[in-house]
Amino acid sequence: MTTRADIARLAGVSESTVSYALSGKRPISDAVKKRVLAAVEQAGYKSNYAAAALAGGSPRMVTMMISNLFATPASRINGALVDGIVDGVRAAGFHSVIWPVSNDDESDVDLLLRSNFSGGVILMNVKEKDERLRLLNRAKVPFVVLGRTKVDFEYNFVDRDFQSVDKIALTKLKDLGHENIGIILSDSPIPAHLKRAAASLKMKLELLDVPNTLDGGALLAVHFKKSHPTISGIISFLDAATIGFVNAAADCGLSIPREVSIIGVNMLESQAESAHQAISTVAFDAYEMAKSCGKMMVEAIEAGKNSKKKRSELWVGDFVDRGSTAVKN
Amino acid sequence: MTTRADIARLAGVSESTVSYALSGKRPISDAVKKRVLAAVEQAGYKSNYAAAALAGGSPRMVTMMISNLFATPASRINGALVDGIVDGVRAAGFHSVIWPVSNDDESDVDLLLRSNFSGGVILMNVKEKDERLRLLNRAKVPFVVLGRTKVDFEYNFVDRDFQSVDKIALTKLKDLGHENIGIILSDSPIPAHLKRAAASLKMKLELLDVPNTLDGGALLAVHFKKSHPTISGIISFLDAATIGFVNAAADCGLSIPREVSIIGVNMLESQAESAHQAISTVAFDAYEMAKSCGKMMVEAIEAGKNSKKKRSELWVGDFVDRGSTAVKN
DNA sequence: CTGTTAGCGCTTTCAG
DNA sequence: CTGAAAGCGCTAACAG
Repeated sequence: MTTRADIARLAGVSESTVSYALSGKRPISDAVKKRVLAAVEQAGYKSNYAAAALAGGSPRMVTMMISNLFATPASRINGALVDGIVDGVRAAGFHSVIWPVSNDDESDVDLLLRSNFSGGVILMNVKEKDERLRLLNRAKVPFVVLGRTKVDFEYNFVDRDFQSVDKIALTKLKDLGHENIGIILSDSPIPAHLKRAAASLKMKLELLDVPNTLDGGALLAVHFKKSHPTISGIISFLDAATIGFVNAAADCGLSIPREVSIIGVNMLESQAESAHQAISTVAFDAYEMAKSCGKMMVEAIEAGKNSKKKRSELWVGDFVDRGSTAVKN
Repeated sequence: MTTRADIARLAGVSESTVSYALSGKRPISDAVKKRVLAAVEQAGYKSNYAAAALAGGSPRMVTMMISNLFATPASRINGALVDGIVDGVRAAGFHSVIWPVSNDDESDVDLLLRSNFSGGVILMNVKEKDERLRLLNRAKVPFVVLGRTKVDFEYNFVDRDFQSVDKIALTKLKDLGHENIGIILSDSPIPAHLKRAAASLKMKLELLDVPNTLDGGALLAVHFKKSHPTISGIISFLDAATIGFVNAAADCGLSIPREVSIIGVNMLESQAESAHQAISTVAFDAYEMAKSCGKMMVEAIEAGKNSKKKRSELWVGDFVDRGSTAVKN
């Protein structure tokens, strides 16, 4: 095991100079720095993470907790999100790992907190009611949620601004002349803010409640023209169902987008793109959002106990037309 | 931050006693242990991972590197494997995390090694030619591969014993009276060891080369009776294609398993089970295998530089008949 | 710009 | 069975 003492000897400088040459936390002459780096290279020196963490106060490491990491074949973890976090966090000289959670019961969080090797945790895919938030908060570990959920205290988060996104979609359809809009959703009512927006735009919304599966969407397509003759625009919150709908449409004598224009508001850009050219989206850059989340995490760690103030960040997307929204005349 | 010094004071014992009471590495009277644990509870004490790692030699932590972690929608990471490793490693008092790798280029490994916060690494989903192995080996970080690949040095690994598995399947079919066997594979020839086994059992093998998709399998079913009239047993190395085949069989006037018995050798038990009752398997317990891999990892870390001897472990499965292999008469 | 030094919190001898 | 004390390798004052 080579330590920074060995490097110091090799380079003929003091130990702290080695540290500073490596961290850049104080000015070092180029000559010395070069000698140090050469010595590091020659000795194959690797910094000891544990020692740095111990001396430095808090470990320079963030942990991602992704719920349902391995649930069912196509787990919904998104590579872009993880990549973004990794990069955002790395930019600050931190590392990031994924904490493997099978069942997201409390013992997983508990173990993480008890082990205490992580400077902060990023919670992803939070559910409506997520006990982990409460635990994290009580343990006073810095944490950021990528997404949001309902709890009775303030916390750091980064999330899409769904309300604005929805409104953009609605407004776009209005501009194109559509007034009767179908809302593809699964097992839930039309969001209040959408209703409000529709009212003020004098548009009519109709709930299209289908299971979020290819078949669910396909089934909707079959009877669509008969059961919803007036609908000419659709805002969809579902990915699979929408793709199923679009795929089946032609066979059902339904022309997209000539007869119906669809805007997806809850799918990733890449998903819509690869899935079907007929789905426009209010796109946003998941990678960039996650990266910003990583940065926020590091800030929260470095702020430490000093500032208690919580931060939050909302991301709005831009409308992306793939030539698949038709004017209603 | 409460430290073990606080606990010592609270419990009225020395610092080392607290450590030993917690680790159990030396006998402590019940009375003292109780006092210590009570103090820990009361103060909400959490051990400092970094300090423990620093003082204890190597960090009690293993890192999983899963290549293609986020490749394409249905990433092939298997929950059972990760769960098994986590549990196997945890049993030894170690923790485990997943190192997020997007593109498995060298920089990912390099970063991991340079950061040096992990006592050992488990490589999963290794590819035919995997540079990471070489890097790990050169860096002298203890590592275990879950799977195998080709390199010019010895290393620790845990893997299925495919040859034995294949032979079990073949022998089973022989016992049932089948002599003409189809081998479902994608884009590759029949393995040599299978050919040899078949020869010694006086069985005939025929390659059924199809893409590993539901459609691929279905297509095979369509012409099956005409193009392969003599085949009465099948050994399949593919999952999706086999399921497609079985699903389509009835419609094609092919009765499974009355006319053809199928044994899957490359699918997880759960997969075959949920997919179709008509597929028998040579089953193996992925979870247990991975757990054993986790244990091996910890052993390797603890062995440290002492013993250089490599270990390896091969797992064989058992034949599982779901009442779906028919005797050929 | 560079060197000295006091810890960070824990594990582990070495002494009872 | 329990205590005292010496580090693990690094960071961050404090002193030039």
